[in-house]
Amino acid sequence: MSRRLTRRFFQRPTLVVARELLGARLVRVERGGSRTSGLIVEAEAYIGSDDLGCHARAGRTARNASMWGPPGRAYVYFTYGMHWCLNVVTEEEGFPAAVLLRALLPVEGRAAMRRRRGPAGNRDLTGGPARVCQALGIDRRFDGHDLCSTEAHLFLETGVPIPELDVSKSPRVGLNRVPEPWRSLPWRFLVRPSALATLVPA
DNA sequence: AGCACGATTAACT
DNA sequence: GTTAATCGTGCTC
Repeated sequence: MSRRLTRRFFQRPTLVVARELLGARLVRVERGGSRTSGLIVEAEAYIGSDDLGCHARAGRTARNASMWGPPGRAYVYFTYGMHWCLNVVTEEEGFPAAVLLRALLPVEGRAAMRRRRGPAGNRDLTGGPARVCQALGIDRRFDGHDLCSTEAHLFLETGVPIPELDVSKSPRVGLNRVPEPWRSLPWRFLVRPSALATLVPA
């Protein structure tokens, strides 16, 4: 059976959390109880004010305040004038760090995902951080949401363990104007495409 | 008050 | 491969 991921899970080094989130299940529960969920297959680490790729680089602001909060909460930000992206806050409270959830393998609620995704729903349901948020209906209301609360409507569960052989690492996406070494650090974690087929649920 | 830009996506050549 | 969409945010004046 699947278990909820606890605050202790997130209160660890961000690179460890990002790696171990691969294969975990992100769940959105609607009023009425219907579930939308998927297995995490891509995630990126953003670590501290010294990381020039991290939103925390310019210090604490209204927008990024959630990253300084307790681990296990959501940091949801708005970008490009139209997209929301979901992070899970990591490490100790007071240290700004988080894991960006970049892609899921849909498990429950595919119809609801397609509905929320609209006309483009048939193309790529949950590949990309903004698509993940659109498919699960995540927006600003979830910024600061405690993902570890028993009453949470958005949370994480154990899913399928991903062996090290099936994990690939690469530089983070979209940091085009970020200086080295930050731009090239291998802080993006992916489940290899060859392993995705074995994760497909019934 | 004004402005340049972004942890992206979809549509197009 | 290129580019428009679209606006909150943080910085400069």
